[in-house]
Amino acid sequence: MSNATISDVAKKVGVSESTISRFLSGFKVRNSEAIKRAIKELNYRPNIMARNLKSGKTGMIAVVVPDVTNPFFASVVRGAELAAGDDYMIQLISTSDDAEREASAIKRLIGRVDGLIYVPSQENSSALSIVDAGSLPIVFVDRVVTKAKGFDSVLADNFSGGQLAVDHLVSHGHTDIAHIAGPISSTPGKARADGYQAGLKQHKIKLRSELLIESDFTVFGGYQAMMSLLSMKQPPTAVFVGNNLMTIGALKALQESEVAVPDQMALIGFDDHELSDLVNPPLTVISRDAHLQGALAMATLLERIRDGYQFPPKQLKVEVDLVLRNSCGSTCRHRKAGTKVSKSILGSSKSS
Amino acid sequence: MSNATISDVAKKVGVSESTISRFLSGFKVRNSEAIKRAIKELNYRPNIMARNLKSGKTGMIAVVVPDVTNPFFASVVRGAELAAGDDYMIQLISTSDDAEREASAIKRLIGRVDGLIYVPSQENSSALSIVDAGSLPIVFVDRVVTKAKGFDSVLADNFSGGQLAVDHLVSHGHTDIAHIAGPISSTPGKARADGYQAGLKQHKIKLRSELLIESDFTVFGGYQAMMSLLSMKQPPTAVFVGNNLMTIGALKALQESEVAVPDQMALIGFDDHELSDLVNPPLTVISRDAHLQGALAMATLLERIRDGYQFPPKQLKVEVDLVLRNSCGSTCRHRKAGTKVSKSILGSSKSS
DNA sequence: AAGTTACCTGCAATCGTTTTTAGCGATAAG
DNA sequence: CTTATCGCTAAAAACGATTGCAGGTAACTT
Repeated sequence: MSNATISDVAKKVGVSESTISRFLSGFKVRNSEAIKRAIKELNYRPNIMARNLKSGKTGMIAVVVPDVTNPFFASVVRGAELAAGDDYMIQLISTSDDAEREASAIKRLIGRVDGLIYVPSQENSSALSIVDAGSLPIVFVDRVVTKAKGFDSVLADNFSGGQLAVDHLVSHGHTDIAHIAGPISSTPGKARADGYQAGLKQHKIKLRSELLIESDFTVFGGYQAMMSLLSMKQPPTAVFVGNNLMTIGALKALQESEVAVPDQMALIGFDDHELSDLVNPPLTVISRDAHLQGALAMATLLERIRDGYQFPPKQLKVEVDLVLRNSCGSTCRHRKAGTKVSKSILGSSKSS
Repeated sequence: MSNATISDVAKKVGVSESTISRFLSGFKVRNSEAIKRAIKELNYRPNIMARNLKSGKTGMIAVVVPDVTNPFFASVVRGAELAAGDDYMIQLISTSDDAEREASAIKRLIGRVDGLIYVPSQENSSALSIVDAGSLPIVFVDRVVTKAKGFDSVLADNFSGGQLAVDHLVSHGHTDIAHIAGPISSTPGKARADGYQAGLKQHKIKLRSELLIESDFTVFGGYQAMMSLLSMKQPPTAVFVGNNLMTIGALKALQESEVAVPDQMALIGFDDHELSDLVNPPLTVISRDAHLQGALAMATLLERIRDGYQFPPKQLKVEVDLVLRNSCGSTCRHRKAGTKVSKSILGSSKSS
């Protein structure tokens, strides 16, 4: 049996459809008891699609990430979901870093969602031109499409992260410090590399350009980069790796080459993980609150949906932490950096 | 400016709306060139909500998991997404293991999606009664709601997993083997514990009941359980831990207590992870293909949506692997177990 | 009792499509 | 010359809700 409609309910009670509709929207009506009963008996549920058509809203927010399997992105999604509360539901898209797939996905999203939280896989994504018309409120997370001015974004303080990493390594006496960077064309890849260079300069260490390797944010990329560092005539004594996946790759390379960490090579990664203090050796990393980034993105998106573009675009940055463990040698001081942002938006988020 | 409608296009070309509609659905039409032009000029996009209302379909599949932040669930989601292809988009819900939240979420899903892939947080979930009416095709993954007969499900061969784990530990000479289990009320919790007991029996080892600890699939639960094992008068020499999160907790407990793995305590976990061979020591685990589970779920769901319930419910099981590393001592033989299932459903899934 | 107010109701239009029906002109067949 | 067929088209009826408008009833006011 197909579902009951509002008209069935109306007929059963003996009133007009509009009365039922008003009852449902909380207005006061005369036969509310009878209506309640009829609704229950017929197991009536308002047809959401009809409602959406009439209202022009979908109650959906799309979250587009390269890969939900990457713990960082998973946390962003989770944070966004929590911040959405009961007002919006999440439509998830993993683009697999495939630009074409990404563009077509975004195209299909228009009209299907009320807003978009977007971690573009490439900063020169053509996907955006489709949406550029302004039909869809968008908040960028972690990376921004360079062409796209006038959108909100929530980034991490990647620059400070890079500085902090170098700073920490220097404090352990290192001067030959390498950086396995993400694509310099990407927002975080560039910012972290810039921070790295600024950190070196701050300590009056001259950059050996062969120690700044541009990689691709993947496990294999990190592996390759570390391998090439190890094969140098004058290899570095410390490495700052630009994201979580490349750090895994780098560690695999080190392990395979039987290079002891931190004794023969100090290592500092980017982005923390529940397992980071269980790996061998426990990993010192620059970390940031991914949940928070997701939640902030959702919050500004909802604001944007509510108020439109009467306010200028926001550029939020979340702070970055140095979490000390053993992959750089014995521990020393603890520092924070970056703009402070309230975390009150998140509910309790049983991480597990 | 609001969006152009089909009627605007019709007016511009000088034909009726139905002609445009037919053109869009691929029928042969006289002025197709003019229509194409008009569509482009007006930047017309069919209104999806209107289409959905008319067709009674949404093009959405909901995937409900306890927490997308858990790598296993993230992979399930990813697998499902890949298997959906371009036909359906994914609506994601993380329930935070909160039964109430879960019930209300599922309620809100009805009418919003064409089908549901469901990893219930509790097997006695009341959420299901809402949907039991049969309004929504559902495929269970990893866990099944006990009351719910007649639904499709995709599980792992957890029983064999438990057996395999014990088998492996025994082959290393262990006889005092503990199991940190998930909730026995849960499908995988029970099946793995059963497999564990069967494994013991098979090797004629009598079960010391205090070595079978029921925990809750969380990091902290695993931590507590391991702590209590360590504090026994006659502690086990080996432990089989029932899921990924509890394994992390158990490892933390061992590390904190300075118990050497595998020398003082052998350990085997459930579910693999990219970092598993980088932790100290590299972790021997029972693993399964989470992507595959998700993909199979999506495939059977789509089938169900297409063909209805004319075919009896499927109960799929994916095989389980023993992946050998060092947390049980030096390596030995490698075995597989479980029903073989084709993996061809998945596209290439650049795991990263 | 008449006028005012307040409150609730039904009617009908609307949201933007798809789909059914009937029709139209041209060609082919009888 | 009539009729059937073909290929397309316009008009209108859905799909299931929301909402502006006008009207009707009851309750107050004076």
